[in-house]
Amino acid sequence: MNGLEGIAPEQEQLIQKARKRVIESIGKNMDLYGITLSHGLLYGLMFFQNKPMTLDEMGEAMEMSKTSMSTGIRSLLDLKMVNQVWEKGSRKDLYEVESDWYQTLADFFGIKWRKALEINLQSLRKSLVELQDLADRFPEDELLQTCLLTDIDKIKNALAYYKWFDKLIDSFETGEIYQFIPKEVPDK
Amino acid sequence: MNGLEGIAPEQEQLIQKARKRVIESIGKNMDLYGITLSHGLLYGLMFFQNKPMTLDEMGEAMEMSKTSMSTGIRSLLDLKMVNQVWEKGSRKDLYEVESDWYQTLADFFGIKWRKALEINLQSLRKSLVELQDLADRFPEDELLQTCLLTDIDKIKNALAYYKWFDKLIDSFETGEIYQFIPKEVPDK
DNA sequence: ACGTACGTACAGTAAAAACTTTACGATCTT
DNA sequence: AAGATCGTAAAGTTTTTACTGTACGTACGT
Repeated sequence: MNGLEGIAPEQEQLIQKARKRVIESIGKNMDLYGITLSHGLLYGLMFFQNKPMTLDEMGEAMEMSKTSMSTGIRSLLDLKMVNQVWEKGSRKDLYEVESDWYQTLADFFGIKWRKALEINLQSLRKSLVELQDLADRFPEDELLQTCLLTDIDKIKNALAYYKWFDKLIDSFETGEIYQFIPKEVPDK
Repeated sequence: MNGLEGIAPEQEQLIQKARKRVIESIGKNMDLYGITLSHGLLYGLMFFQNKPMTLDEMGEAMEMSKTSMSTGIRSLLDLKMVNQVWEKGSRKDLYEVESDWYQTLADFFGIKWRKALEINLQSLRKSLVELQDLADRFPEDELLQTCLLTDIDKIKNALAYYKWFDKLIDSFETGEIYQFIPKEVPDK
């Protein structure tokens, strides 16, 4: 079940070859999203599938265990790169790739980068308060003040950067970024 | 040598604690850049250092082998997150963090994401040509045409997305993005 | 209610990555 | 030129990650 049923074997092979090139290319580069190669290939496989897939179908196509498919799908779901869909009459879970890649990118930043950003912000703020506190307690200690100032300065710079970064991610989520760089229209 | 020489031990400890919190937070989240935890911690360490560091100093501070520092620095150099600096009279290599985080982010996209983008583009274009070629050779085969069209459509959509993404990265490298989202000014 | 099918938790294993030790070539000092 | 110092390549070890097979809880069909 690859959506090519009924095609002459010779032609099907050509299509498969063309697909495989894209699948492997995309799959390999998905490490940028923190996705392993095999899960990236799974994504690539599903990308060319025109129907939602079940875990069993994936396992057969990937020649891997169903368990692996389960974990792979889960990490793809976490990033909203695939969606679960429902079809009446099917007991099995069905999944398909999110076809809107702009949305996928926005989700990725919203999920992963925003979380990292918030964790870092929290640490930076807490440490900033502590250092400022220490500075306030020994206003006459020149050496201490100098040392503290450089640390505080770095933290403030980092905070400013993260504030900017936060706004950038916002623009992805709201879609304002597309006013700055409009979505491209596909050929023909 | 942590830039805190001469500070009262009690106060130094407080500063170290504040630094450590930030270092660990940043270090952990550097996996988004494809940097391992220990190399991320190395980056964090260097972030608070006010002087360029040698591999030996890093090894001592991190309690790790010099070889590890060497490889860590290399991956940070690849992403331009640290810079090599020269001081006359020193035989040892010296490194310091790139303090401009906006630049660091732009470099990251320019180096990693752009490369992935180009690889994918190449695969997509090649497969597109092959599929269009196949379509041209059997214009009367309805079933084949339908199948090919869906694949070709997907590829064209992907190409459009990557075209947009390319422009986005451009805007980081040229700095135009800051016209859309201005850099933030640090407090005080 | 019982049997069956499904997804996943869990434990074990195989593969990969991270880290250290050792060794070596290059460069500088004397 | 000999000796010392530096960075890293290479090999070996340890730790982590990826994957599989089994087992279990849940839900559905009869």
